[in-house]
Amino acid sequence: MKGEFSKGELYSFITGMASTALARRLQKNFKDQKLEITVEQWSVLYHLWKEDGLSQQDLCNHSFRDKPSITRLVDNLEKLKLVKRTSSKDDKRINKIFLTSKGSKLQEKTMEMANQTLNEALEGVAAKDIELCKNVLYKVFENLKTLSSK
Amino acid sequence: MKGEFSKGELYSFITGMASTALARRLQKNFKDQKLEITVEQWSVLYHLWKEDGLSQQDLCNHSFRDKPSITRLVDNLEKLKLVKRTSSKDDKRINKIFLTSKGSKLQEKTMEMANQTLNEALEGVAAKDIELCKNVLYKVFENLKTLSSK
DNA sequence: TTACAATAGTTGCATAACTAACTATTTATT
DNA sequence: AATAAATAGTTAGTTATGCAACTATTGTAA
Repeated sequence: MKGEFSKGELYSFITGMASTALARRLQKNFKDQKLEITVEQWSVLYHLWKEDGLSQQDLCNHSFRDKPSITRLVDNLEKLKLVKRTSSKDDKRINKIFLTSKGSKLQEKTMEMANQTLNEALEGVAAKDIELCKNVLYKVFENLKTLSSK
Repeated sequence: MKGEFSKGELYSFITGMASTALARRLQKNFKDQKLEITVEQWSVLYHLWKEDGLSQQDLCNHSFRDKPSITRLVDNLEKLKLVKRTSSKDDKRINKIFLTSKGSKLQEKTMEMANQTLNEALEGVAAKDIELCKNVLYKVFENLKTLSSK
C-alpha cells in the first residue's frame, strides 16, 4: 500500500485516492447524522446556497459536470424536495433551480460537517503546505480544464 | 469559476476537481489512441503489471475499492480478454487474476500515456512543489483510510 | 466432530458519470 | 419571413461505485 503513493508514482495522483477517501468520509458523516443526501447532491446544493436560482447550465459550469449528470442530480434533488425547477419566462429553454426551505435549511449543518471532515483530513498538515497543495491542484485543473463542461 | 478554487474554499478539495480532470484527460487520450479501456480498468491492470496473479481481495486492498467493484471490473476485463480468473488450488475461495498476453501488451503504451498525461497536468509546477503536494495528499489519505476496503 | 466465525467472492439495488442522439426554443443568416 | 445554427435540457445505453444480503469455503472452538 505504501509503495503506490510514494514519490515518483503516478497511480494515486491519477486515481485521486485522497479526494475519494475524503468524499467517502463526508458521505459516511452525512449518513451517521441521518442526512439522506449524497455528496454529489450536496455539491450541487453548495452552489445554490452561494447563489439561488442558477440554471442547470450554470450548475454544469460551476460543478464541472456535464448536462445529463446535472439533469439527474436535479431530478433526485427534486424528489427529495430540496430544490424546485422553474421554467424561465425570458427564455423557455432555461430551467432555473431554486432551493426549497428544506433545501436551505441543510446548509448550516452540512457545511459544518464538511468543514469538520476537512479538518480530520488535514490534521497534522501545516497551513502553508495546505495552501501550496491547493495551488498545485488549482494549476493542474487549469492545465487540463479545456475539456470541462460542454 | 475562479472563486470556488481560492484559498479558504473546501469545495474543490472535497470534489477532487483536479483528479477528476486528470482522469478525464487520460480517458480521452486512451480513446484518441483507440485504446478501448477505461481509466478504472487501467488502474486494475496497473497492479497486475506490478505483480501478476493477485487475488481479487489483493486488488481491493491495492486499488482502494470494495469487493463488488473489483468483481465487476474483473468481469469486464475478462470480457475484453485482458485478464483471466483462475481458482486457487490451495484455497478454493480465492480467484487469482492473471494477465493475458493481450493484457500484458497494454502496459508499455498506456503507462507512457499516463506519464505524458501527468506531465501535461503538472506543466509549470516546480518539482519540489509536486513532492510536497503528494506528501499532503498521502497524509490526507492516511488520515482517512480507516474505512477503506472491507 | 459438530457448530460457529471469518474470509473470498457474487448478486441486487440505488446513485452517479460519460457519450451520443434527441426535442424544444432562441438567435443568426440569407 | 424562412432557414440554419446555436443553446438548454432530456433520454438511452454502458461503466463504475457503495451498501446490503447472499453462497461457498476455510479456520476455530466446544
